[in-house]
Amino acid sequence: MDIDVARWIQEFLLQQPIEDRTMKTLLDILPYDNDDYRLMKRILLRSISSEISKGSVSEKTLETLEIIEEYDYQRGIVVLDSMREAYCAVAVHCTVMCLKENPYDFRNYFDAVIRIWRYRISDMEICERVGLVSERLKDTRDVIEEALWNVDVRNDVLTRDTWNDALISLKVYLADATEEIGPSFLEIVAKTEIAAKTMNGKGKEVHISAKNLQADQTEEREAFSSDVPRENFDVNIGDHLGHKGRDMAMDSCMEIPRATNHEYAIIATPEVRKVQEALKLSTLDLQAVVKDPLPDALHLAATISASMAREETNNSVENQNVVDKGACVPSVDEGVKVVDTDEANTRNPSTVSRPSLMVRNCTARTYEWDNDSIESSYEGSPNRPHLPTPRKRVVSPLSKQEIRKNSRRKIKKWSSAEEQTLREAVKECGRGNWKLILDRYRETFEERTVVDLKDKWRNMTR
DNA sequence: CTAGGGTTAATC
DNA sequence: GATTAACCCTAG
Repeated sequence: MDIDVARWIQEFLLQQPIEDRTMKTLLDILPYDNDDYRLMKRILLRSISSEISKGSVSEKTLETLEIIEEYDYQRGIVVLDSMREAYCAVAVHCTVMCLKENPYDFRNYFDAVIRIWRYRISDMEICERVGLVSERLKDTRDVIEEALWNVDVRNDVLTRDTWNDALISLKVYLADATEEIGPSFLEIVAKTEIAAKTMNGKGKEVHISAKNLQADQTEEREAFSSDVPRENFDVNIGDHLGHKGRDMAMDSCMEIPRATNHEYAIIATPEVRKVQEALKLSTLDLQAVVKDPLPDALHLAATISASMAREETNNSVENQNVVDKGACVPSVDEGVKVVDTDEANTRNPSTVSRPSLMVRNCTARTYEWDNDSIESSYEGSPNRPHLPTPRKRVVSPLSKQEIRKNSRRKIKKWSSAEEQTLREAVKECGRGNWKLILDRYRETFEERTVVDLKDKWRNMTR
């Protein structure tokens, strides 16, 4: 399949409310451009989104933000204020969490201060990677460190709802970042089609202004042809995508916010016609080789969504049971009182519209993402991204498999708090229910896997 | 997802 | 080098 067509599909999928494992499968079957920073950023943003939908704010989130900042730096994108705020809030939470877990034993807190504020953040300053280092972050560092020896400051820190602060900041950043990165190529195509149908009645050739694409979709345009003059860019996009691609983009467009005011125009050039042909062929190749999984995935999502809406309307009390069974994890959005609506729960299932691309689907079983990240999930196949290391701090470009071949996770000793929690958890949940234990005590077993829990128990009972 | 064997790295 | 804890791999 043509790498650009694959990328369009991947970008589109990343904005769909698709269950994470399904998402991984869908993305895995598509080829990948190793140098596609925009797509990588979309994956990382989705990773954060998935994390916060599970209520998880960890040092992994911190690292993801750093990676995004690296890529933004590479692309000359200025760090957003909301990103600095989010980074600061997450750093605070990751540190204070250790204090809250054990307010009378500062060892974990001290370790976290050293690890996060001395090594991670101070190292960024030393390396002159100051994109995320704000004055507020420096001031906060003083407070966090003062809490080590000043009881009043410590008590003040302990009263803060750092988890909620971090979640809200992350949500604000995600909204900003999503706006910055702009809609996917297929969304633009779909909007164009709709605009054309609205204006001309029958969807004749659409005129797209290169100005708009220059602003938001530079890389998409480059995908067509780097030889094409940027101001003379003419594509009959509908033809390139074929009916399936066009319909797909059309569907996605239904729920896309109409906020953007793009102007479109099309001008024909021989180069573009050549590319048109190439795209047609690659689309036909795709259709011949694989059954498009998207319609099924979307249909399934809609079915589950309708089913959930029915259930919740009929019996709101049962909702919690459903959550426990993992059929639908409640959105953290509600927990942090950020804009959300239960409209979907009350509407008639027969008229359920497709969920917004930007709103997390309650049917997405995000809790199943092991190792807590879409990022890690997406790394599993050999054709996953191999992005170059941008600056001093290494952002591993290797897939998980490759990482395992070459290295191991850094050994992290089990803290006494972790051991104690594990003992109590085994008493409570029973030996062998490692997944349940991990889910229940995710805060304590921050960077542990179910296998780690199992191995630790084995060691403790030897 | 879990269990169990294997490997690696830290410590003595 | 032996021991051990932490981590990895894989069959079922």
